[in-house]
Amino acid sequence: MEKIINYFNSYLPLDQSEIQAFTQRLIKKRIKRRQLLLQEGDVCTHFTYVEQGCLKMFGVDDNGVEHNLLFAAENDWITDLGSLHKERPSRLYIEAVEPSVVYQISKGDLWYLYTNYPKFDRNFRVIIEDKYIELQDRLLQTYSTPALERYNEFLTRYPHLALRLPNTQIASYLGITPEFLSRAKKKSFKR
Amino acid sequence: MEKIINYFNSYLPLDQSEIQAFTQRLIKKRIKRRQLLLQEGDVCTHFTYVEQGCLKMFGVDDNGVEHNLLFAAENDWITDLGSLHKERPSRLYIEAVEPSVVYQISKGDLWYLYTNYPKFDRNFRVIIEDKYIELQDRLLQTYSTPALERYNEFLTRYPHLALRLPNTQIASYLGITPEFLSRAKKKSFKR
DNA sequence: AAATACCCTTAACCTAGGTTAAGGGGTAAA
DNA sequence: TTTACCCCTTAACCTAGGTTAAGGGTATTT
Repeated sequence: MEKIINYFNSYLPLDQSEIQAFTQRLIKKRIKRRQLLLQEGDVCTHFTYVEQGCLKMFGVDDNGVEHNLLFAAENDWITDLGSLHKERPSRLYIEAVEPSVVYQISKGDLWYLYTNYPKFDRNFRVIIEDKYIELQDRLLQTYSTPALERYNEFLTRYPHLALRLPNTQIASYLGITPEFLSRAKKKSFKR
Repeated sequence: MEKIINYFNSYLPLDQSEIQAFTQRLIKKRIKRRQLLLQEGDVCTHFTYVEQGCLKMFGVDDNGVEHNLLFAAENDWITDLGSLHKERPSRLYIEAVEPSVVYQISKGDLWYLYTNYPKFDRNFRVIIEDKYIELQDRLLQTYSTPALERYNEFLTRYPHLALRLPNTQIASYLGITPEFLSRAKKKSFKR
């Protein structure tokens, strides 16, 4: 529980009453490997903070192929914002890649915090802005950079993820197949 | 000027003092077609609201090819958030696709509003969350849906843009070449 | 009213990355 | 301790989309 409070210290730190209001509303969950926190068709009702472990969010296309949208490891957030906001059935899955410990806050409780403690509006504005920047960068890379280069960038940018994720998961995140990744890596160090 | 105030009515509407503080800090600009508001190497210093017209933001890859990251028409915002936040030189361009009228607010002024009127934190949190949802959706589509289908989706999702943008701009936004778009469209209605 | 710059289309040829199939090694579950 | 499931790799073949080049039509500019 301390970890999540500490986490906010890199934004506007919470005071005693905010900590109180916040932690009161958190639900702790232990999740097994491969356990789902959200699946297609469900409405996403919670914001999830990862204290320990690693989760992924992905969509499945018409051919049944999974496309990883993001990973969340320690000190990161994961949720289907679209489904949460509009209270509509999600088209995404959230699944634990490793056994994990997470804290969840419900939409209602988060809304309560937003209206009663403006600091949460501020902190989550900044958090989401950073995520937006990251995502836009990734989109540009997808359009402008060949796959292997994107893979190498991933390794240097997310070393904590690169070490613990199988290549098949990273490939999906990059929008390529594991077979192609394998081939491209081989070709590259042959030169 | 009324338009931008009205715009906030779909979020938390501004009260008199907020309107006052806000409008005081806006700079109106008339922009010619093809005029640049930001170019690679510059630090992005302003948030830009489009009252009239249409702008685009794009990056240029190592081969000199442009990749459109987004369009902003009436009642929309455009800025390089990454450059604005970290005050680092941008790798992006913002250019008017049509003669436009915009209102700009500087980073400093916006920060002032954020700290003195929490409602701006709230409203911009919601605005950016919606943008994040949109962007994530687009990324998933890029990975999971063939080009022509993405094009058709674009037409139905952004009719106000589809009508005024040349296909070459839309193709760039979708991550394909105009030549391929042309070919794909022809093949589709041949069936 | 020219001149220029875009924009769209077609077509031939090319390549990054996908698909299918198979084998082998590692690791979690029974 | 098996069994089963991943995960990684290789290779042959395939396809969505890129590249280059060229022509004609429309807008802007001058």
